[in-house]
Amino acid sequence: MPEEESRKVVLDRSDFGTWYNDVIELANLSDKRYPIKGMNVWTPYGWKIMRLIDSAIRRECDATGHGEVNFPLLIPKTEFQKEADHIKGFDSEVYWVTHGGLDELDVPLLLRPTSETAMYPMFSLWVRSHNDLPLKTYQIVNTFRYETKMTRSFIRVREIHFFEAHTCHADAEDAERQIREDCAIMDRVARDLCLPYLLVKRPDWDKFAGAVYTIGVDTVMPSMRTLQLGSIHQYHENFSRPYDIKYEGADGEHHHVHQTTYGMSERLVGAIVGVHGDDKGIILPPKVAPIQFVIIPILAKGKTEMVLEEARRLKEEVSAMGYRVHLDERDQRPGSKHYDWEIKGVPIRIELGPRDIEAGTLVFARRDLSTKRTVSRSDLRSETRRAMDDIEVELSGRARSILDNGVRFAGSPEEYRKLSHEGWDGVVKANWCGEMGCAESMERALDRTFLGYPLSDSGEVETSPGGCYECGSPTDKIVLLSRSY
RNA sequence: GGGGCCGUAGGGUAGCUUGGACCAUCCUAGCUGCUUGGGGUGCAGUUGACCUGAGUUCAAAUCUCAGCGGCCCCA
Repeated sequence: MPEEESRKVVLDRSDFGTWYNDVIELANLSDKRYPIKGMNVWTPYGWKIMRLIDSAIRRECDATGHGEVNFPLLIPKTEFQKEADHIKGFDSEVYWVTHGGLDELDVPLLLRPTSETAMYPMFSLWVRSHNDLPLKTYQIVNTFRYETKMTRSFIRVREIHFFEAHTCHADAEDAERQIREDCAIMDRVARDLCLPYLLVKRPDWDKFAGAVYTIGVDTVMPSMRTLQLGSIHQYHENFSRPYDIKYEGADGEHHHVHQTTYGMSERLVGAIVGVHGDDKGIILPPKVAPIQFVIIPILAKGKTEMVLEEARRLKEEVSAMGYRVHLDERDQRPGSKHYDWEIKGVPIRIELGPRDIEAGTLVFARRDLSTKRTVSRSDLRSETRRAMDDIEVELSGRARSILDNGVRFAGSPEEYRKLSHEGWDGVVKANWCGEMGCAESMERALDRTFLGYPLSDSGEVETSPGGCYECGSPTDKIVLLSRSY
């Protein structure tokens, strides 16, 4: 029988939706059997990945002078209602707390869908003078949104593990500087996750409730649908006016602060799973892998203790180099363990058996390439570091080609039809004249929605002369349309 | 926003139309023991379920209603 047919677990990435659900269950990242829709249980392995991502975010925020805070989960209805657009945007998806014990509350409380309305009444107390600015804060907490659509682990959930940075600035210019800093933070975090992304300025009708503008950070999944990894919002004085956040300037006058926010969530885990995985399971970027090296001892009769002792020594050595390493001492066949750790995406498997001990070697198996290499025990230090670096390069490269292939320019319906005939089904880049009628026609014809205006690396809105996809009028506006999660 | 399908052990299935006992069944799951060990070792034994609530009935996995949950399609 061919080896493939004896495989016990069958994962098929060509059916991405099913693959995604299966692999999360098999790798044991999250248990979706909790009896509330969209509220899944983080298992130790999945939660560790999330925490490693959080650590990377914390590191960046702390390094850029943000202070970590922690605000209450409950928000009084009266505070929530102060910014009109904001309520409109979230009204249909908040959870309400209406009772305390048996008594109905005078003022209903809501579970934060995001924390603007919890934080800003306090900011108004905290900010008095220009010396208090900029005020840069962030928190990593859970938020709640009553999703009515179908939920999907990490991607669309009702209880969201959420990072949110909130800042206050003296003027628009300093707030703009903050937006650029946010983009730089995004870039460093994404690098650790080996995830390329697009910066996309959202169209006005799709910006965050209460924002002046919103920059979406989107990546492209293998299904060619986009997944939003983060958002960066410029508020100007939209919130500081209703929440009365003012400072006394050097000029002796009172001014409203300018504000920005920046958010990311557990979707980062969804992106890692989706973008890097293969038919054998998930593949974790080394920086966020709970286990970076797994050691599989090959136990032969009579040599069990000898091999185990050597394996434990090896574990100590790798651990002393600062890596997260696990020695799998379970009483199972080696092959069975190999499959296990492959599903869970451990970057490097080290096999150690009697033959290796005799020869002073180790076997390094790479999860991303499915290759094995015999390395000299004396080169352990350089080999481990090299393995980690090489895997990052490989994963980033692959993810980059998914993204590059997933975004194509179509100047006209004819050009789109050609792409479509080739079986391509990704993010369409096109010229648009700016007329709403054309936007609606384009969305209908392409069966995609406006993602927004792509930004260059320097943060400028991309332009390119051409004719509107729909009406042909000359324009230099460029837009992206996608199916998104 | 609208429509449809579905919920039986860790996972997968049968049974439901036409209510009934006796044994549900399979597995890549769990547990015991022995065996084995460089890609899912083999054998034996064993564990474990009818989503929740109300109703109809002598009797409910099966029929009715509601809730919760899951999936799909259309806008």
